[in-house]
Amino acid sequence: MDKQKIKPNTGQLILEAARVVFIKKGLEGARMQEIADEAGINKALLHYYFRSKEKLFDHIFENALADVFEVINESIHEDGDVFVFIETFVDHYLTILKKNPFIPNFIFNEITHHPERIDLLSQKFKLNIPGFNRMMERNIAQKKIIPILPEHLMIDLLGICVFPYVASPLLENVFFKDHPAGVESFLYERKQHIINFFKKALQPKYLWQQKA
Amino acid sequence: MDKQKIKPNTGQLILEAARVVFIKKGLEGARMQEIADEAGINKALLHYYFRSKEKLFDHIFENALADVFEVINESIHEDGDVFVFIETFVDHYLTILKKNPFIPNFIFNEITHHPERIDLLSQKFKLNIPGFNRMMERNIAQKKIIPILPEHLMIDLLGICVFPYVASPLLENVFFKDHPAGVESFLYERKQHIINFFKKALQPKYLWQQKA
DNA sequence: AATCATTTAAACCAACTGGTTAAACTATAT
DNA sequence: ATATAGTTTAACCAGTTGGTTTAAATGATT
Repeated sequence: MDKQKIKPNTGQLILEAARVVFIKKGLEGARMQEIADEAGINKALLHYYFRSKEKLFDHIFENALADVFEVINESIHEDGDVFVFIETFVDHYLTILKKNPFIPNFIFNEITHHPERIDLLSQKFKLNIPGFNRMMERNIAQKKIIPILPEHLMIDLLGICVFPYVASPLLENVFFKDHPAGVESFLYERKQHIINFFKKALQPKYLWQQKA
Repeated sequence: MDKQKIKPNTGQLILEAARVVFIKKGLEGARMQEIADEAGINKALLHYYFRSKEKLFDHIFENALADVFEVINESIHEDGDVFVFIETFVDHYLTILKKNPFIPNFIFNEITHHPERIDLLSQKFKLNIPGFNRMMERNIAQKKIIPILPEHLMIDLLGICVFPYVASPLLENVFFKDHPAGVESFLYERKQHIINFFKKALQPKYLWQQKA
């Protein structure tokens, strides 16, 4: 029943603590003692569960990357509609970002600091780029959207969704210094803004040529 | 004449070396010995010029932030046209990003790792947000573009320009793994894509209602 | 020649870090 | 009851790091 509350899985407890600390401070900035404190245990037990800092870090990092990749892949349907893709992508991606605002920064940072990992990781986790490309080709051929390189659209989407979170400490101070409450409503509105923005930018010309 | 080549300004030499190392490894990851090596001097001399790692880091970081802010502010003209703003902003910003691809990641990372600095920094460096807002209001009132929150546009622009560089190690492996040359042509095309993309997204409706 | 700032070399230091060890305690299950 | 896995405490270790020190060399200035 409530055994989990009385005696929580220590391994899981450590992973969650490590997640918090690694994401806040990065690999070099994090301290094993701090992770132990965050987990409410001591250093010896920490090493009893995870032999080294690197092993622990790998767990956290790979999980973080897998989560992001999963959300992206889930919204790709080879035979689907572009606008449906955009809506589900933005919806799901902003949802996971709201829950884990610092994950992208964490990933980008560790990957630029330790690019050696990339090759190994890109074997383990794969984005369904071929499927995405085929969806784009078909939708463009069907004149549902104007011609555009699939890479551009994907990167536009990622950039526009992710940026407010990657730069959030700066944004809050630069844009919403005088009205700190504004940042919440801003992020709330943002989903609809992004969807509208992309719809209008991708809208084929014949649509409004026909209408008039 | 050529005294500078024979005896370069050591302080400047150190700052450039520190820039390289700090941007590559971050504050915690960088080693004073590595900076000394990069500058071709020894550690004692390094501390002779800059008393501590923190002082040295502050120099680098504040300069990096100032450069970015300067580019943004230069493209803001309170009484200018939105589309001119977009074009000059994208042009200038992509140019400085091409020269210093890792600066944004560096800034975002250090600011999330050490948020205490922000207050001090935001006093020193200010974006001309009021001017930008007024430009937006006027252009919207003149129906040059559809209504849009200025914050959204600014963040859209920043995100779309910056993302390919912040995520570059990942992008190269995910999108351009099979054709590594593609990343260059992609970044080359990208400027025009971004400008077209924003023009179309912001285009007021009456423009194409009139045309037909 | 003599003063002064710059630069090197090498040893040194205190603090911190990841990681280990050993002894003892606790709870649970057999 | 006894074995077992989980957990604590606290001391310990070796390596690294930022930073200092001292003495000697190298210039440039005057």
